[in-house]
Amino acid sequence: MTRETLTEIYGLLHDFFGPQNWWPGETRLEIMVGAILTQNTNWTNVEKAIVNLKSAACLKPEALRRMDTAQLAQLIRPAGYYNLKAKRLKNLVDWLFDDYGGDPANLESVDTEQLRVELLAIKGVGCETADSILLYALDRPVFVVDAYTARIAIRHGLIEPGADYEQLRLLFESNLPDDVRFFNEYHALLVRAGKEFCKTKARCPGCPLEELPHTLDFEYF
DNA sequence: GACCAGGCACATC
DNA sequence: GATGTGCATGGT
Repeated sequence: MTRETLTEIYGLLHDFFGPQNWWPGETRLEIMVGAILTQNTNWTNVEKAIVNLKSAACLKPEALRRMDTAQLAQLIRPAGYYNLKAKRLKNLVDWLFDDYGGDPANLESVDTEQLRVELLAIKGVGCETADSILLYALDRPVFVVDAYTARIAIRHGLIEPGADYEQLRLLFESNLPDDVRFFNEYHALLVRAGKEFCKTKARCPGCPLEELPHTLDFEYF
């Protein structure tokens, strides 16, 4: 049942919204940087910060490595939490240089589980950021869970309220084909649907998922 | 002017 | 282990 419902949800969202073409970003590094910058922040603000980094020719490992944290913070200011995120970006870049010669290409040969452990050990990289990097920057078949994913899975009876990150990730990974392109599109569609429809209201009129069986009709978050 | 956005670490109980 | 709080800009 779960498997069928997950597949049905994908179909409904894909028919309604069309392909989302995530993740915007020209290089692996840009996607990794974006994953940090978008923490609890609207993507339009992240784009401004990325434009600033590119304009300053600073969206490169060596440049990020050299730059001092205060200077980096000013460039990423539009993304919010800029002092915090500047440190987090430095932590990420330090790891890249300390363990992989500063070249994201060197991550390609590393086992996915090992990479996940290493990413999570970086201060400022939590589950969602680590998995976003694995899926979108490094093409690993990892399902990214975010606040919308949780809301939608709970609202449609796929998991109990209070489920943690790992439970949600396994819900999707164990019931869907192990496919990078599919995971990429599915997560993007969940975020799109969440933004437009999945508010903390009893019903979400217009949402393509509204008429699914098991849809909760009370406020629970 | 309130509220939200593609989280995370840390303090406190 | 659960819950609360700081971090901050820009759009609605």
